[in-house]
Amino acid sequence: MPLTLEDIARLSGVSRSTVSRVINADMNVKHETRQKVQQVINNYNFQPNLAARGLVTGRTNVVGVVIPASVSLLFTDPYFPQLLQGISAMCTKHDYSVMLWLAEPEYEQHMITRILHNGLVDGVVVASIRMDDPIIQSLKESKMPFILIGRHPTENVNYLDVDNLQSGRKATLHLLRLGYKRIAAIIGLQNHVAGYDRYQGYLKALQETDHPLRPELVAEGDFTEESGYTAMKRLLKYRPDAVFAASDTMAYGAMRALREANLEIPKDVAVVGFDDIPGSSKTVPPLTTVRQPITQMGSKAVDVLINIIENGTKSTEGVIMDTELVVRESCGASNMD
Amino acid sequence: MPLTLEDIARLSGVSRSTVSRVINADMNVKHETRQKVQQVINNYNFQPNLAARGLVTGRTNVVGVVIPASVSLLFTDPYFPQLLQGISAMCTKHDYSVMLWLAEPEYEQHMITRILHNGLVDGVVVASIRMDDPIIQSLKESKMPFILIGRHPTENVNYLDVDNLQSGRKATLHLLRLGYKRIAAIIGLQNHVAGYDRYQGYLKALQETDHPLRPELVAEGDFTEESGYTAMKRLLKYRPDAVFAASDTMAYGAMRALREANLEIPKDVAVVGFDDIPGSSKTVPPLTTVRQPITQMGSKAVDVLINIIENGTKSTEGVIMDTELVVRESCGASNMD
DNA sequence: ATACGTTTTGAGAGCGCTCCCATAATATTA
DNA sequence: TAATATTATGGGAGCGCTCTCAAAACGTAT
Repeated sequence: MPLTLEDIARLSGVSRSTVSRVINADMNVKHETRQKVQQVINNYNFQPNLAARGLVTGRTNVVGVVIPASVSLLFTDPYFPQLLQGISAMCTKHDYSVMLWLAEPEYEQHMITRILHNGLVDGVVVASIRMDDPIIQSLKESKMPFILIGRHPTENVNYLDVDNLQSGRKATLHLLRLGYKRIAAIIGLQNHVAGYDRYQGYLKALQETDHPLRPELVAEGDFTEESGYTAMKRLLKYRPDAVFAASDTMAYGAMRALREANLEIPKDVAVVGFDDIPGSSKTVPPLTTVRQPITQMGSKAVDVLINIIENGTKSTEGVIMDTELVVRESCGASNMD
Repeated sequence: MPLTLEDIARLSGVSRSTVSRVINADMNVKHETRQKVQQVINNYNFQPNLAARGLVTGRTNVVGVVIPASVSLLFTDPYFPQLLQGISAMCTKHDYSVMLWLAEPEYEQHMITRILHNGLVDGVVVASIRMDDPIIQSLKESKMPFILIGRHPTENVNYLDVDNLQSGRKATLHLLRLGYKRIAAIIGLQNHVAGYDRYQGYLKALQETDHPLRPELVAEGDFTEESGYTAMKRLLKYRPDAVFAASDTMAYGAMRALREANLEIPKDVAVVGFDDIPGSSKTVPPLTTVRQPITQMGSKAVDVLINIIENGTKSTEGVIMDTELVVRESCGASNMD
């Protein structure tokens, strides 16, 4: 039903090859011919069949985005939508399309195999994986270009991340400088690099300032609001005067627990989060947090990936993006540098 | 680099055709032969090239998902991620992949043309569009199977929706029965069908119970938290004793405004929302709201779409899914039917 | 007018698969 | 055993495109 190159060729009185040249902006076409052909293409709203093109070029102009299922629970976290927005925008800009896979754990391996071998995508962006995720190995073994969002401890892997350790340290130091003494931490999953690194940053800050680590002031969550709430409840009996949460969503949960315990933020307990998702400027009180350039990370990842795909660029290895401590009211300091 | 049918054929001592039969589960293959071939396929992790297959079959096993840009601001609303999750799950189940387009307004028309003509997808799910969105027309003119999430006033369009009018009515009646007299409404964008219908439901409830419509108690938002906040501020001076918000996100904004005005929920002002997004059971107080089966809607939409694609099923027209009034504390009634 | 370079165009092959049809192998019946 | 029906397999064409290579058209200098 749809038109083919051959149809357009007939309609404009040239050969299939010439039409192909026009479509692919080949310069060896007489200006006049090009115009004539382009006219017909426009008239008929012609679009070349990408499957056919892909078959011969071996390229599809499609980027795969894999969000492992372990995380898709977290889909309630605005982090992923924002990331997706950045990814999508940059793809559109480069004339690529986005193929999305929310990998359910049971199907994950099977899905990966398919993605890698069925020629549907030119490259893959993998978001926020566990350290031990088998997908990395599969990806490395295949020749598929890929980039991870979130650093990975393996060698020879392209990734893009923020410096979670420094950022966690920065947030904790901020609380320390404000004079808080019993700073609790609601840490993220420790098999996630981000969760791990942020915790390390917390530890480093304590150590640098000669504060002892009090294990009872550390509770692990899984990045959900609920887990932040539960963690805070647990921490409460050890009377922290501040808490650093490894994600804004968990910070929200912590604030809820504090409110329920009739503790005032920041007077009784100060709170600092991580991410700066859209809601965080509107919590009561507004949340002090570490801002990650989430959307930009999505865009940048695609940028790097497409560069690898098109120019065969090797090992960008790690790209680290800057974070910023956004000081609002929940930490009890209306201004700091 | 990747293997082809021909390779597998050689490796297992049969012809290309037979391998194809094995892969496509054609029953005319001797059991023994099938096993032999399957073995080789498994060994080499072979996946047939989908572009090549698509070229000949005319089908890609890919479903497009279009989320118009006007809405992608709303991507901070968990509605879309949830929807996407439902869509993705059902696609995986049917062995389809998902191609995601977050349509930026400038590119929208251009993007649509491409989607429709370049043979990348077999069908399209369009989420939450404006009534006057030109995409509908383009879609109807093409032969591409598609389904809208959210009813559309046009004829001959497949869609899937909840009964927003009845649901809005139900929510408003609930407040009415609890004895509230000055029920305000924070309504959604009126060029969105959902926003429009929910408002009509509110109006109907008032009318049925012989309550006058007080125009000053109605304020329009755009489904964002911020707009709910602003709307509530505006409404406050007319002293409502309850408010029906056309989305939970706007209800959150309204609650924030109420809190700032030192009004107690539900004692001073009761609040009812719409959507029942994950956070709504954890607001303070927990939000009474109309639950939409968001994830299921995504799944169902894909189900219907694939049915159209594969069986050429005509006009399902509208599929309406049930909503449920979830009574929590923000309306001042801990129990109602 | 002839020869040469340069730009512009067309024809053919082939990407990896499915599908149709013909042939080969096997089973069934006379 | 021959004839027929049935099942299993192979070969060829072709999906719509790109890419290489050869031919045509044009320009310019001899």
